[in-house]
Amino acid sequence: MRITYKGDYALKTILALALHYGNGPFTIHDIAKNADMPIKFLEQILLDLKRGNFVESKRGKVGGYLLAKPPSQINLGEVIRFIDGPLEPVACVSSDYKGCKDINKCVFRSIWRKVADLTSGLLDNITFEDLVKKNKNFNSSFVYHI
Amino acid sequence: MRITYKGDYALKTILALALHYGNGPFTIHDIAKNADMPIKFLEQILLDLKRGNFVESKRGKVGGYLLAKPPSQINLGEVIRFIDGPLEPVACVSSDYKGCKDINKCVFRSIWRKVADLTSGLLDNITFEDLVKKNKNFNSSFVYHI
DNA sequence: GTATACTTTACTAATATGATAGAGATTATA
DNA sequence: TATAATCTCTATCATATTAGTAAAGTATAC
Repeated sequence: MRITYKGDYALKTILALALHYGNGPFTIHDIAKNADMPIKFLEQILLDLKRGNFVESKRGKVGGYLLAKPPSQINLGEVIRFIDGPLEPVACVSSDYKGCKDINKCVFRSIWRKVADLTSGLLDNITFEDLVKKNKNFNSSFVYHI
Repeated sequence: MRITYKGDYALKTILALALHYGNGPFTIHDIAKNADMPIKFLEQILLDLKRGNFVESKRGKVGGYLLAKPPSQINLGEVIRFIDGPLEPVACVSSDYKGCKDINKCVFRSIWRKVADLTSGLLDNITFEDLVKKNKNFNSSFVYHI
């Protein structure tokens, strides 16, 4: 797994919306200001996140974006997988992989499986509610850059 | 972290040399056959591994490659880092990173740090001696593909 | 009806990835 | 000493990914 800028922006976007949760729509412009993201790039990412059912949008004046579900129902792992792809470090770890002569004899595969499991175990168990709480300890609504 | 073909080939190359350890040089041609790697690509990888002091070479007839140290002295993490770069999923996790306004306020950074620590903890503690033993249980000297 | 805000599609520059090509240097041995 | 086997070095290339930019369109509150 590698976190790209797109993935990073997506996470920060959802965190921004989570911090704003319950207070109506938040515009692309405001989200972009929050973490210094290029607005036209962010537009695309928000459309992706909408297709992934992470966010909803409202058009027109007084429009903007909202989380499609409470922050407690969104975890880091699912967002990263949706935006940046599988958490596994290699393709052969996925259950439906067919590129190998005899996959069960490979001494590396079980290791990549273990790496993937450790990563998933961590990221799938951190919700944006957890991050909101953590962020409030920093006494700031500001989301920072990688 | 993402394992590229180059990284995968490098690991399989070192495993092939580890399985052959103590029996003199092993040619590029034989290494390539072992895991079905493109020979000209492998040449480059071997030169990299030589610069990284993982392998040594002997030129001319009866030449070939050998491990520069015993399999027990080479671990997976150091090879992957050398060939494919840092195990960290994002750049901001490295200790000398300066791209952030206030890195300590970022709720994500500590999470990426934890991902990196879990991965390192696993890969830095598996040596090629471990893999040789494991491979022998498969009753085969063949190294498979990702 | 107009300003505000999301939507869609197309395009682009830079870099990484996974190779391939070919000429050159070294060495054992016949 | 000729030569075959082997490593060494540099260049090139096709494709995909990444990180954007641009421009025209649609919906809605007021």
